[in-house]
Amino acid sequence: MDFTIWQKNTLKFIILGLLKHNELTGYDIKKLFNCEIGDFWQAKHSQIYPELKKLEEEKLISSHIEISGKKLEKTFYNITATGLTTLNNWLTEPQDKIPPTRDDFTLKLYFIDDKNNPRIEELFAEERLQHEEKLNYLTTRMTELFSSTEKQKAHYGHYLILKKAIIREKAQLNWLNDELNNINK
Amino acid sequence: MDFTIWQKNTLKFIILGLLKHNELTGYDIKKLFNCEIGDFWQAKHSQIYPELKKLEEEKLISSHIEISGKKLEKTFYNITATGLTTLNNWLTEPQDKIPPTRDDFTLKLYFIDDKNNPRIEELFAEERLQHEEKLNYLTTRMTELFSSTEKQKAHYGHYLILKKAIIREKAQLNWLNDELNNINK
DNA sequence: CGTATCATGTAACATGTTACATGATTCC
DNA sequence: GGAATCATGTAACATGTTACATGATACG
Repeated sequence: MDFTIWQKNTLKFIILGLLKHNELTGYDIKKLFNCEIGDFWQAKHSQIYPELKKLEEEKLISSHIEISGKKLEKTFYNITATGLTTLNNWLTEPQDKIPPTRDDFTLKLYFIDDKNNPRIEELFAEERLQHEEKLNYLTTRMTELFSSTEKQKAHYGHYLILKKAIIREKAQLNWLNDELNNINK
Repeated sequence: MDFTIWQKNTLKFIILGLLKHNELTGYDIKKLFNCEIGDFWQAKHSQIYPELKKLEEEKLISSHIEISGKKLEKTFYNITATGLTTLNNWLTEPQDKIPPTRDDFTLKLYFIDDKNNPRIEELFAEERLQHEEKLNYLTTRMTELFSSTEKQKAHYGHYLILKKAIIREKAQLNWLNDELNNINK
């Protein structure tokens, strides 16, 4: 069964999507990957800045410079009409296949294989800690951003993906706890 | 909050892990990515064959050729003692951070954002179909491979990761169905 | 005999990470 | 004045994909 996928310059569409409502600097975009958007994609500044230049060459975004303080130049980017069309086309394209999870934990579990190897319990404990931290972060963000139904409606997609991530983390934690109990029996 | 991860030549350890119990050809390894191992990692043959050569140079694996039929040469690879040590060291290393999901669906949802955009319902329907297919495949594999508790114990890691994937797919499907109901209200 | 699959490889390209670089601003 | 963070960039490298290539074998 073939679950192969592939991403063709996804970063491009993420940038366009982020610029849909606000003008942003490269640094702003970089920082957004540290928030809950980092749950589904990540990129370093060394990839973002060149991509912004490329998008500007392609006329999908435009830029202007503002001076902050005495001489610090910030480059703000805006989406163009062409950029908006490109973004909307991508949004209506059929989806890619489900990508592989690429997580270390599953991989190691698969290769340890021996039920009595004490490393299994360690792995579970480490994994639980990480998911607890993440769930914690996600629920905090949820409270911060979407305390009212009005706020939920105003950024419905954002609300949905946060909710999705929270449900995923909870299911994951339940499973981890169940298996930890099984191991100790 | 920083959830940054990174994989340093994970394919290397996957190959070592797969060779732990059986000798395999590059083609065998390629095919394994089409099974449930493809749930957590994927690689094309164009990446596998060069990696095998590299691992042999590093003396982590060894190879011998067998003739199949009249002249088809198959190269079988075995893990060496050094390879086994390398694999075991990796298994006891602390885990990487949780990687981003990198799925198209979440990304598009985030950028559509408008609750009334009919594309949201389409996206959910497409996504549901994909997860149904995947769950179907995973449960079939589970029945094929782990019908008895003896079989579960014999390949406990494999059993665990299949179970994990099934639980994940079920949770995901529940959420998708719930949200589809919300949309239709 | 034709088609699917087995089996292996390389080259060009795209994507993503690490490290190297530099300088400004804010806040204590 | 020192540290953290703001702000932007490039170069070298690692990883992963697509396309190009070739030939054998199994099965109908």
